[in-house]
Amino acid sequence: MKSKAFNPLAVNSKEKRLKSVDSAHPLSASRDTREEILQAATRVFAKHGFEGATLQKISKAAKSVDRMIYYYFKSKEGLFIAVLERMYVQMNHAESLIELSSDKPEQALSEVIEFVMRYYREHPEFIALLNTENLHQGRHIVKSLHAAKYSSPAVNVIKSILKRGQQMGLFRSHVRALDIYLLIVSTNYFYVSNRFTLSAFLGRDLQASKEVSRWRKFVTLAVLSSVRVE
Amino acid sequence: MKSKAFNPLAVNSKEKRLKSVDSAHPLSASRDTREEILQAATRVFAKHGFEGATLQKISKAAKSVDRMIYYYFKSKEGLFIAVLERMYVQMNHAESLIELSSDKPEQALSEVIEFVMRYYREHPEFIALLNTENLHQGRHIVKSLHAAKYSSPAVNVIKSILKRGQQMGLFRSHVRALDIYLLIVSTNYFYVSNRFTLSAFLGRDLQASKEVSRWRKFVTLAVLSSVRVE
Amino acid sequence: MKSKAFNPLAVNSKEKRLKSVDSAHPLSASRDTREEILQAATRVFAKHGFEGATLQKISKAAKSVDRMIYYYFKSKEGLFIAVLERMYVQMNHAESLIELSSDKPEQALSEVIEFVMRYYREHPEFIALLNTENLHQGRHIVKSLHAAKYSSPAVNVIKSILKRGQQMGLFRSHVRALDIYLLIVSTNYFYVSNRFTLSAFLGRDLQASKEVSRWRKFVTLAVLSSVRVE
Amino acid sequence: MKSKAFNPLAVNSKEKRLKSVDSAHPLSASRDTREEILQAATRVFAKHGFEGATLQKISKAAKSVDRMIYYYFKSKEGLFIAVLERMYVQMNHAESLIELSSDKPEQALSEVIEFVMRYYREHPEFIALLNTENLHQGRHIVKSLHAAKYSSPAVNVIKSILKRGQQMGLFRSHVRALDIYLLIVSTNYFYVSNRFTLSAFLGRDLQASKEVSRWRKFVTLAVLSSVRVE
DNA sequence: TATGAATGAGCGTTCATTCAT
DNA sequence: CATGAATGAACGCTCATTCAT
Repeated sequence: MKSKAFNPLAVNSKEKRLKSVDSAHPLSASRDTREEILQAATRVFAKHGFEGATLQKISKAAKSVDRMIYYYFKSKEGLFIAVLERMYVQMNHAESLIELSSDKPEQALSEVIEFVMRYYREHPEFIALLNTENLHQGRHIVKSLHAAKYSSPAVNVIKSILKRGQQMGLFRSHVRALDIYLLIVSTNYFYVSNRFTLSAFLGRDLQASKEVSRWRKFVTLAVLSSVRVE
Repeated sequence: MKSKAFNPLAVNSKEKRLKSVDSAHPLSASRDTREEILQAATRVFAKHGFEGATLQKISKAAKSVDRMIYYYFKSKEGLFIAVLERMYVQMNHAESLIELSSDKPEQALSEVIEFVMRYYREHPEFIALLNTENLHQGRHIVKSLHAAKYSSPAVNVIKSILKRGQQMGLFRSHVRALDIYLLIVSTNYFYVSNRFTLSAFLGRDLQASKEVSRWRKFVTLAVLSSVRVE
Repeated sequence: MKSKAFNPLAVNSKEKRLKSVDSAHPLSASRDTREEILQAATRVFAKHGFEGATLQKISKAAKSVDRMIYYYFKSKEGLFIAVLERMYVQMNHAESLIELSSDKPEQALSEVIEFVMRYYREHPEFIALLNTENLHQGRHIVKSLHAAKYSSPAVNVIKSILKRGQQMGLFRSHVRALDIYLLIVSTNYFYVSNRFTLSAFLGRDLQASKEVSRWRKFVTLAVLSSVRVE
Repeated sequence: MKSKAFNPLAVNSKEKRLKSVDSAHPLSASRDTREEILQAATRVFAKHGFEGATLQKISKAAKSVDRMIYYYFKSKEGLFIAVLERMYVQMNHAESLIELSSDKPEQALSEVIEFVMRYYREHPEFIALLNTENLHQGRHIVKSLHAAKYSSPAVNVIKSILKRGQQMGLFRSHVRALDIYLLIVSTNYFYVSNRFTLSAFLGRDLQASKEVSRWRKFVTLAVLSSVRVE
C-alpha cells in the first residue's frame, strides 16, 4: 500500500487563493461556489446530522448565502444527496489507490485493515454521514442516480488476496471475500463511530494511539484467524 | 446467570417507589404520563435523531402535551438523557438475563453472539439512539448521574467464559475479554446499524433471515478462530 | 327599514380602552388578541387578496406577532376562513335587521335595494373578500363548518314582499324571489366591485353621490319593471 | 356589425409589424416567445391573482425562463399591464363582431345579452383579471398608454338599438344606453364572477346549463321591462 | 440577443421554551 | 398540579429582480 498522501478532503483550506486565479476561467466562479458549499455541507452535516445542520450554518461556513444552495442543489435534501455522492466517490477513489504487498497475502490483508482504520480515523465525517443516512433509512442515497457506481473496490481487492492465499495454501477455501470485507469494515467502523460512548462506558480513551494500535492488532488477528487453514 | 430483582425504571430516587404504588391505581395519571412520554420519546428520538425529534411529535405520540415534558424532564435535553439512561438500564438488564451452556465455552460464546445479534435486531432504537449520542460526541450521557452503573455485564460474562475455556485447554491465554466483547458487538452492531446503506450498495437485503443467519455463523467462526489454541 | 346605526365592522377603533376593562375577566386577554387579529386580517385580506396579504402585515396591523396567528388559527388559510365566516355572520346579521314599510310592496323592494347598495358601499371589504374567495374557486368556504348557516335572510324578505305584492294585485305571479334577489345583488355588487375599472373606462367617477343615486334609481326601475303586472 | 381590419396584438409599436413578418418564419422564436409568455401570463394571473402568480409559474407555463419576462416586459407589473391590454383588445374585438337582428330592437337586445353571457362564460379569465385589477384599485390600467382606446363598442351598439326601438315606439324615451349596458353587464358578470360562492350558499350548481338558461331569460325580461313603454 | 450567476428581502411556518395563574 | 397564553428566534424556502458577459 502506498500512502502517497492521498487525502480527498484536504482540498478546502489553502488552495483558495489559487482558485481565484482559476476563477478567471468561465464557469469557475460558479464551480467554486458550488464546491465550497459542498465542502462546508460535508462538515456541517457530519457534525450536526441532517436536521441539526441548518442552511444558515452551511452557507455561512461556505462564505456564501442560503439561496445559493437552492440555486445549485434545489433543496436541503438535494445538497445532502450531493454530499453523500461526493463522499462515496472519494472513498472509492481512495480504495482504488490501495497498493498491496502482492505476494504476501497475510500482509496484504493486514494492509487493507490498516487502510480502512486509517481512512475512518482520518475521515470521521464519512462515518457520521453514513450514520445519518442510515438514521433516515437510506432514503437519500436511493435518490441518487449514481448509487450503482458505488460498489466498493475493496471487496475485489480482498477477493484477489484470498485467491492468492488459497493458491499458496495459506488460506482456507470457502471464505467469502464479502464476509472478510464486512468483518474488517464493521470492526473499524464501530470503533470510530462509537468512540464517544465506548470511551465513556469503558472509562478509557479508545482514541489514544496505543489503544488504536491494540485494536488494529486484534482485528488483524481475528481476520487472519478466520482465513487461515487450521 | 439469572435475573435478580430488577426494575429497569427504578433509577432515579426513592419517591419513585411510592409512585409505583400509586401507579397501580388506575387514576394515578402522573406516573403513567411520565412513562408514556419516555416511551414515545424513545421511539421518536430513535426515528428522527435529537434535532429531528420535536417535542410536538413526542408529546403527540405520548398523547400528552409539550408542557408536560417540561414538567417531568425540564428540557428536551433532560428528556433525551432520561431516554438514554432507560435504554442502558434495559440493555444491561437484558444482558444480565443471558443464560449460557456453562460447561461448553465455545457454545457459550456462540450464545453470546446470538444474544447480541438478536437484541440489536429486536431493538434497533438502541442502535439509533447510540448513534445519535455519538453524533453529539457523547455529551448527553456524561451529564447522566448514573453513567457509571452502565458498565456492560456482558464483558464479565465473556471473561468467565474465556477463563473456563482456558482452564479446559480450548482457548488461548492472552485473549482479552474486552476485545472479544468488542468484536462481537462491532460486527453485529454494524450489521444492523448500516443495514440500509449496506443493502443499497450490495444490492441485496441483508435483513433476510438467510443473510442474517449467514452473518451470525461467520461472526461465530471469526470469534472462535480468534480464541482457539492454534 | 331602520338604519339604527348598525355597522358590524365599526368595532375596532374606540372601544379598545373599554376592552381592557373587560380583559380583567379570564379569557378576555386571549379573546382580545384573537378578535384584533380577525379585524386586522379582514382589512388586510380585503386590501391585498389572499396571497398579497402577508402575516406580517396582519400581525402588525393587529399589534401582535405572526406566531399568535398560528396559535389561534393554525395557518394563514385558517385565519382566512375565520375572516370569511365572520364576514358572513355580520352580513346576515345586518340583513336580519332590515325593517320594511310592510304595507307598500314597491317601497319595500326599493328599501331592500337601498339597503344592499348601502351595505356594499359601506363594506367594500365584503366585496373584496368575496372576490378573493371566488378567485380561489370557493375552496375556503367549503372548509367552513358553518357554511350552511349562511343562507341569506334577504331572499326570504323578498319572498314575503313579492307575496304581499301579488296579493295586492300589484306584482306578477311567477316571479321568483331568488331572481329578484340576484338582480338586486348583482347590479349593486358589480357597481361597487368594478368601480375602479368602470370609472377608468367610462371616464367618470361612479362613486360620486350623484352617480350612485342615479344608479340606485335605475336599479329600482329595473326591479320594479320586472315584477309589476303589465 | 362587422370586423374591420383587426389585429388584437398590434398594440405596441411599429417594430411589431416587422416582427410579425418574421414570425411567419419557423425559426423566429422571439415573437413567439413573447406571445407565449403573454398567453401563459393571462392564464396564471387569472388563476392566482397578481401576487399569487409568480414569474416562475408563468415562465414555466410558457416553456421559457424568468429572465425572458424581463427582457420583453421589464417587470412583473409590465407583464400584467400587457395582459390587461391584450384582454381589453380581445374583448372589444369580440364586441365589434356582434351581429344583430337590426330591425327587431327587442330581439337585438336579447342578442346582446346572450353575447355578453356567452363571452363571460367562455372567458372566465376576463372576469378574474378584471377582479384582480379592481382589487388593486385599477392602478395598473391607468399606467397603460392605450386605456383610452378601450371604451366599449357595446355601449354604442345598445345606443343604436335603443334609438331604433324608440323610433318604432316600442321603447321609452329617456332610457340611457349606459344604464342598460351596465344592467346587462352587471347581471351576467356577477353570475359568472361569483359562481363559486353563490353555488355554495344556494346549494345548487348555477353553471348547469338549465340554470344559466333560466338566468339569461330572467335578465332578458328585466332588461326589456326596463325599456318598454308602459 | 440571450443567459448563467447572483442577490436582498421576505415568505409561511415551527422551534424549544417561559409566563402567569 | 396543571394548563392556556405568549414569545424570540430560527427554520427551509421562494420572491422579483439585477449583474455580468
